Amino acid sequence: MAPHDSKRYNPKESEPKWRKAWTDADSFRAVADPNRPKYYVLEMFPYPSGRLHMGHVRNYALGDVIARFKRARGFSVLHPMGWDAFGLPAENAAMERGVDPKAWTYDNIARMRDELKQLGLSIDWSREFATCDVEYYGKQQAWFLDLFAKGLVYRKEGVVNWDPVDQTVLANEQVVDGRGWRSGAVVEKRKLSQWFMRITDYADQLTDDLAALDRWPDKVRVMQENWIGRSKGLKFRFHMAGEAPVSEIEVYTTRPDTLYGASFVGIAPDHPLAAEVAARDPKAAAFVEECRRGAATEAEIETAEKKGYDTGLRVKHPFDPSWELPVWIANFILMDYGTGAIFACPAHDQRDLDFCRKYGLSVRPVILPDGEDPRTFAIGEEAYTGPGILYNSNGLDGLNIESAKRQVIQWMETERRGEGSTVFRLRDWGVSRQRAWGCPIPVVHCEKDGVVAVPKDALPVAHPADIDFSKSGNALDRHPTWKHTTCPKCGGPATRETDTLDTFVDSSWYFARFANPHADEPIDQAAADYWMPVDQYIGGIEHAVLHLLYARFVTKALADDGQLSVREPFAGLFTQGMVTHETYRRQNGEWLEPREVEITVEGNLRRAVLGGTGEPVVIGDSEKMSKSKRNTVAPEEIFDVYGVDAARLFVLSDSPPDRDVQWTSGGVQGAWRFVNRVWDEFDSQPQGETATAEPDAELRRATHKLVKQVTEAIDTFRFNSGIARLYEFLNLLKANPAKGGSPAVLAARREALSAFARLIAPFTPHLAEECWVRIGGQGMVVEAPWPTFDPALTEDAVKILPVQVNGKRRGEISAPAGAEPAEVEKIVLADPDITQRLEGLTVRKIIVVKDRIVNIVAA
RNA sequence: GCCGCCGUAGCUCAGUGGUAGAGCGCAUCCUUGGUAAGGCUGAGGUCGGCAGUUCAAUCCUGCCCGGCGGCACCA
Repeated sequence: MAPHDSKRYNPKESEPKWRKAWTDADSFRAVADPNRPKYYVLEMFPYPSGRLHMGHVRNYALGDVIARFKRARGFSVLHPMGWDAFGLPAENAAMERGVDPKAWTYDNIARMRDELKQLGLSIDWSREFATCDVEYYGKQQAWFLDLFAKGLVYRKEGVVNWDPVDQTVLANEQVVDGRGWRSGAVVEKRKLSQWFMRITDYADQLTDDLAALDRWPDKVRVMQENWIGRSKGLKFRFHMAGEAPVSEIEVYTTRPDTLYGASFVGIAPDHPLAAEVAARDPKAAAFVEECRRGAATEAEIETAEKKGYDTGLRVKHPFDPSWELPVWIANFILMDYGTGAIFACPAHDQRDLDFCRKYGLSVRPVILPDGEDPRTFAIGEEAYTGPGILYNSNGLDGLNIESAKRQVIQWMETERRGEGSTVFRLRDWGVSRQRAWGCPIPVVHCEKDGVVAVPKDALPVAHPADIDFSKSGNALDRHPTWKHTTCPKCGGPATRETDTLDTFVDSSWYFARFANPHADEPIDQAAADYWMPVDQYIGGIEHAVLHLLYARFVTKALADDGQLSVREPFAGLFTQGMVTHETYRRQNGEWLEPREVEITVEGNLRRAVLGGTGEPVVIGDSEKMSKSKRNTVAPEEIFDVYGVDAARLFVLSDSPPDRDVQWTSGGVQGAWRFVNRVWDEFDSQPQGETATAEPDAELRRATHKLVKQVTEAIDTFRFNSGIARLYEFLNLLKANPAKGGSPAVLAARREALSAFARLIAPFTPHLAEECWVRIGGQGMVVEAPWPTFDPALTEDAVKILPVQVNGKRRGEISAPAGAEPAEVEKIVLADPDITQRLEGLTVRKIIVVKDRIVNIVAA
């Protein structure tokens, strides 16, 4: 009998020891072995802020569970790590503290690498790179020039989103509710020359291919679909009636069926025709100017009241040249969607109706809802947008909406007045950033030759070493010598492009670079053919229409350029929830850190006071951990007290991975207690004995059931359920202790503990190794195969069947597994408890569901 | 307004057309040489509401209520 003479489990000793053992054994090196199935696990790589937070712990622990699990199941696993290292924080630090952004960034990387390594992740660190490595962004410049040569990259002057705080341009996706996604500043409109990537060329594919991404959350697919915003409709021309500066106006509509309900034609304030009208009509000019001023920001456009100006111009209705429609300039029409001009059908479009009611324009319904009388159906203040039958529409009368659409489009095409057309909400991706700490755009501007690509053999275009960050604005542009160069074409004087690339460009191909991070070409095709696509990608939902859309686009563009074989980068996507914590505020509203607060519990009531003073503290909702609300918990402090495994276990155990997890000190203590109880069970098992008895059948069955459940839970991303099963099983082990256990129990425990050590390895890898050694396992757990189960043993030999009388539970019986209904009926009717219940009743029917339940219908 | 997700013990969440579960918290007791610890036992649930399908609904269907998220003058 093992005396309780050993020490408690000591993570401080154990955890670093095993991390060193894994490193020494090079356990996590990814090897492209053609004889084994591959599995590529990737978490969205971090920005090197220099500090690990709980969100990182959860993100990387989730990926590590998958990586370790797949490795144990015989896959050749790639699980790399890198740094999304360009971006503004480094420049801001340079401006505020006079440090060099490069040095600042690499310092942060060094610090964060140490912290990440402490997590015990099964990462192949030999593939690590940072996007600010010249080696990486030089290759990015190479493929950028390839796309430039193919016309997928271009420069144009246009109205762009300007972030006044970050002093740079933002892409549409990076403007949220009219504010910059990083800075939160209200975005302004500016006219600038900018570099764009032609993502709209791929709008159809980006939409169509979503359907095949069946291991992506529906939510993300819906968000991308909405963002791309494909709509099918008709573009056609209205001919002008009478004197006009133009002969026709082209409009776009998704409702060609409602053409007989048209009230007016509307054009955007910045439509070329509006400018022509304004040139001769001072009132029109004033209106256009008012629209322009009023619409300085995205947020204002959305809330603005509908306003219009009647130009006095008239167009002919395409179906009836004698029917004239007025042409209005309207502030709610967007120049950069469709053709910047519409026809309005107020009866069946709410915006048009609001406008027509305001200006007293006619409203003529042309779609009759089912069951309505055409003589009495009328439009009030609400447009009718539902299904129905055409009326008031001459030759279209009686058709349904779809047939009417088809017929009108066909007529327009035959008459050469218009054509069926697909329009997207998606805009080309603006990639210019007026910042120095980013990937330089590898072109020069020559007075003679214009924009000229830097020759490939002159890449990389690297940053100068001495950038002056003491003033705001683009430090690269201000540098005294860097931008002055010669034209590669004519040899004359030229200046370098001083805009750099959006950091989302950096992150839109890094996953492919990991296949071989030191290849001469941007992407090593042979290596990428083996590893790509990423089988499981893990990250936050906040990138649903940013990073994830850009990465899909770049993958397709590089595939079309012959640099990649896959057309989708991420076969599986998982979006994990956030780590939240309760918030605490003093009476004066000041936020308090969790450690400053003392919580007392009386019954089910929790109270908080400020430590030391006893001042009452308001306990607020659990919210995402943030510096501003001071509700953060530092991972290293948790590691120090409870160990890494307990921290990993807690963030994995308390919620399904796609939901938020609420960090509590009680929760992490619970995880810590589990770690200790697990160790106790292993520690109490006698060492060095061989099994002398047939293993206890019940414990054996429970073990096999556990292996099945945990395996399935990991396969389906229900890690918390898997861990719940492990908790339950530990209770069962406690009920079958080694101390004083029969030879049968000891023998069954042997099998149970061997499986258990391997089952906990993805969650608490260090503890698993320690346990494995304790029971005399071969080598290390990281090298051990995943436990298997015998399906026959996952079922109980004797089933307890609940017995219902008229649907209510009245007792239970035991029956052999698989017992036939007739046999079960006999057992039921022989049971005194049941027969007593049935006294005075006539049994009408007995329903036996094999191995599950019996229901007696009686009256 | 449209689309989606969620609602199960005090809290955070599993779960299933057929016996309602885990962790934490709470209560009682034991241990006081694992001790800023360990253990035993227990209480606590109209499974958001109403209706329907069914022998049987927490689970399926419909409607409603509440919470969260995304989209939203996109013609």
